[in-house]
Amino acid sequence: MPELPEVEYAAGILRRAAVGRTIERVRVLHDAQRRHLPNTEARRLEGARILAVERRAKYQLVTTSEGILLVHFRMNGDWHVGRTDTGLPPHARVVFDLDDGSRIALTDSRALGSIARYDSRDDVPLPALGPEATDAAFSASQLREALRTRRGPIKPALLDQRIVAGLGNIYAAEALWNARISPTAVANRLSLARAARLIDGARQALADAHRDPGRYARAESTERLHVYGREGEPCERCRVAIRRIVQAGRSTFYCPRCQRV
DNA sequence: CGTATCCTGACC
DNA sequence: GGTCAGGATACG
Repeated sequence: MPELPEVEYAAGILRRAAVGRTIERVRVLHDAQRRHLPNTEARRLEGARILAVERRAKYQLVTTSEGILLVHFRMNGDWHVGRTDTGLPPHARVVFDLDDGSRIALTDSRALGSIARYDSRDDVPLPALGPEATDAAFSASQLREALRTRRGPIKPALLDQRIVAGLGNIYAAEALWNARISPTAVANRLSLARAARLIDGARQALADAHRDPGRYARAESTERLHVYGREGEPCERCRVAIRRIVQAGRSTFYCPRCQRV
C-alpha cells in the first residue's frame, strides 16, 4: 500500500484515532516484528499516553509519554482501526488496545514493516533524507546538486531517499512520464530545465494521488496512473506501447517515444 | 552502481 | 513450482 501519499493518509488516521489516548495493551504477533519491538519494549508502552503523530518521508513518528515510536510500513504495512471487542484483522502484526475501547493494529502481510521504540527523539535513527518532493522550497538547482555525483540512470536515483524523500517506485515512474524524461537518462546530466520539469512531474504525481488516498485498497488500483503497471498499453500522449524494463532490481514502466534521454 | 535480503501472498 | 510485489539496507 504505501508510498508517500498513503503514509500521509495513514498518519492522519492514526493521529485522529490515537492522540490523547492511553495504550492499555500491546501485542506483538510476529517474529519479524518482535525483532524490532521485543516484548520488553512493548510492555513499556502499556500505560503510555500517545501525544503526537508526525510524518517524515515515509516514516511515522509517534510521540508517547514512554518514548518515541518509529514506524515504517515498507511494502504492505497499514493501520487498521477497530474496536477491542472484535476480532483481529488479517495480518495483524502489532496491536495496540487503547483506553477508549478502540484498537490500532499494524497490518502487514509480508511483515517487512517495523515499529521500534526509542527513549527520546535524539535516539531515533532516522536516515539522511533529502527534501520532500512536495516541499515548495525544493528547487531545480538543489536537485541538480543532489544528483551531481550520480552517474547512473535517473530513475533509481529518484528512489534514493537522500536525493528526494517520498518518491517510491510508482511515483518515480509517473514523475518521469509527467516530465517526459527517460528513466535511463544519466542522472548528473539532467539540464536545469529538465530538473525543474521533473520536480513539477513529481509534485503532479503526488498531488494526483493525494486526491485519491484510498486508491490502493480498491480494485481500480492503477486507474489513474499513466505508466505504472501498463506494459503494452498505448501511451496516453502518443499511443506508443508502454515498455517495462528492470533497473536496480525494480520494474520501470515508461513510454519509449515521449520520454527521451 | 547492481544484487541479495528481510517476509508473505497472489498469480501463472 | 517459479515469479513478482508499492521499501530500504548491507553488501560486493
